[in-house]
Amino acid sequence: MHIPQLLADRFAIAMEPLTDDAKRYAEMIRPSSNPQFGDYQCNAAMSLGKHLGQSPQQTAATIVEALDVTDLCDPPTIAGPGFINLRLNDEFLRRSLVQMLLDDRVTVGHSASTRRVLIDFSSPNVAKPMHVGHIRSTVIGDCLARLLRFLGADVTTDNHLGDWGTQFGIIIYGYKHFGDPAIVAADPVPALAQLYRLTNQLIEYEQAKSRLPELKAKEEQTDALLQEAQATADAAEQDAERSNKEKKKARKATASVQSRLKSIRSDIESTQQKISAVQEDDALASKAEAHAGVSETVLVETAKLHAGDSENLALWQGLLPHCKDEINRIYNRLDVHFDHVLGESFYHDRLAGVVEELDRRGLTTRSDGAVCVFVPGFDAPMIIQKRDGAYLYATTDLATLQYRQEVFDPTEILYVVDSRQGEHFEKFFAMAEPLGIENIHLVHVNFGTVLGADGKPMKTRSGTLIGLEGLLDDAVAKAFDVVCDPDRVARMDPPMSAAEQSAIAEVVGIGAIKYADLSHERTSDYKFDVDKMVAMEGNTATYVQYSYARTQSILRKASLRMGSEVSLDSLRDEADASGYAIQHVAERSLTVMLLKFEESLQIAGQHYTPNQLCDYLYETAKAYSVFNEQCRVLDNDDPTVARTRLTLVLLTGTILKLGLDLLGIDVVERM
RNA sequence: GCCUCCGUAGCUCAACUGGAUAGAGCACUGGUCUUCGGAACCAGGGGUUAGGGGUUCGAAUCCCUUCGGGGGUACCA
Repeated sequence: MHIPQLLADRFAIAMEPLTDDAKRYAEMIRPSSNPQFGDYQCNAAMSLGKHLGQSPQQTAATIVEALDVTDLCDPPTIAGPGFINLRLNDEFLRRSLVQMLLDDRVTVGHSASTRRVLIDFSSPNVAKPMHVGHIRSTVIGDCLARLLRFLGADVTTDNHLGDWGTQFGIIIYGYKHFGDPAIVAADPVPALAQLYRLTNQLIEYEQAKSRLPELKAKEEQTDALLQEAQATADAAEQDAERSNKEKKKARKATASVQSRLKSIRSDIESTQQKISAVQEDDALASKAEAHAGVSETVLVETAKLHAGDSENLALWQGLLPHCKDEINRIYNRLDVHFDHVLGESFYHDRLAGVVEELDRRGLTTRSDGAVCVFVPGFDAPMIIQKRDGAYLYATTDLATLQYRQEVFDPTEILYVVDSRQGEHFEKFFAMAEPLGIENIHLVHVNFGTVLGADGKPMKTRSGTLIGLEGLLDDAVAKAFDVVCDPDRVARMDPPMSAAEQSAIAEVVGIGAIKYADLSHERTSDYKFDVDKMVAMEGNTATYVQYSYARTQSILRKASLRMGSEVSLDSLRDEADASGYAIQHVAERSLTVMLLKFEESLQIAGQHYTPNQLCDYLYETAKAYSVFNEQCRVLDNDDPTVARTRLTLVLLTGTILKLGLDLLGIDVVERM
């Protein structure tokens, strides 16, 4: 049931005599901006009238004259500059309610489309512990997969794991020098994470030490520049000869140097932190001394792995499964699964071929010893092979694209990746066609950064990123406090076992984190606030889950009284529009919300915007709350009222559950 | 320097991609009800959509400009 589409079809017919573009104009149907105007509005008359050279009101009148929507709406009205307002009629609402009741998909269409969508998402580096930054790609990608699949697309998901890069050189180095095979064998995952952290800290220490003098010199230099700029600006300010424009320019130059100095200083600070973190710890300091040159050696270990060195390859093969176990544990907890997990290593032996092919097509340029592709419109080239012969991210991406075309033959590929890689994708997409890859719609589904409460990227005090697993545990613990509050639990009938409580906390905690991510506009940054996420009020998963639980509670009671299971089936038996009546305003609002389900799915699917689905579910839950407050469901003498209200409860429950499921969020029957 | 994104209520965020009087949630003030699950529901105050100019029937949204902030920018991914 896609009401704007139903209406658009009618409008297209009505506008046919006026324009060749009737179909396009007919798409201009939107939900009403204000309930007082009705349920939907058509905005076509304004621009069409303009195009026809007549007044929009007159055009609107002509359209309404020719429009046949008697089976859907009350007679349309014209308002303001030419809005056509539409209000769904009772008969239509009743009929639609019954239709939803009788349909497994609550009347959401399933287009037998030829869309074959490949979604590339999550893609963490396996050797490093996962952190907050990985949430967005994972959760958004998973949601899009569920959503597009439900709408009828043939979806393939692929986790392009970072399993072949420098991080593995780090792990190998760590294992060779600090690893205790017995400890690693006994409990590999934390042991490897520990080895990674230790080795990485030594590398950062070494790099920080070598960078510090350079930075300090730069600071001095910039400071001198600042004095100079300041003097110039002051002089300009005093000089009556100078124009305002010149003065402004001088001021601006000063400000620019100032901000540069500021960023150099913060760089110095974080560099010094890395140094002192090692120097203040005797054990670490002595390790750092013993392992001088670790940064270089790690690259050598990585290069050896890539060259097929038997020792490193064996280590890689032995350690990789443990790294995968680690991330799989988190994926299981998040209920995120992939059709394919083809990591970077999978494409390793194809990279040389990519460079050769680009060479053959005459697209490459050698610059400073590196193999580059200069993409029109960009200053910096796409480097596909380093001076030392190593391949890069871009090379792997191209090889992956070729492979995907051969094997999956998708009509579109979605890359669910951080906005900061926007430029990379622009270049990468621009190279597809010269490489002979056409007819695949390539989309960078970009997203913003997750920030801490201070508005900066989330870090712990020591400067490392916060681990994802700890975050999940934290959310679950907070969810437990909120949902399993002793006073609350005491009212439960039947009582809630400890096991049930912790199961609820897990569902609510995980749901809260996912929903917080999905409910924010995708491309903007958002602040991470666990307390707000698990709150039972506001636009949160908890509120929606709670609303669902309330529907189930009423249905349980209803089935007890009726002595039979209240299900779609029992209501279906007597489903007939004449047995329904939508009288109360709260019943009507809820019904209209339920009918908008498909609309919200289509919008979210079309723009890859899960937040629009979240908004819908929240609005629906709110409409249900009002209904629940004002309309008694049980103990109605009038069978028509009873049937209508029970159906509304049932459908609300179905839609909230289904909607959350498409977001990848679970529900519980009571909470 | 160049490119790019952003600036909306005290705070956190929306605004269906140009539509009517810019909406929610926190917080604040007041109210409802002997709870079909009260951590509920209702009402109220709070806005020059950073500033200025332009485009048009109509702008938070598009263009120009000023101010402020983030990100990217040749061998990391």
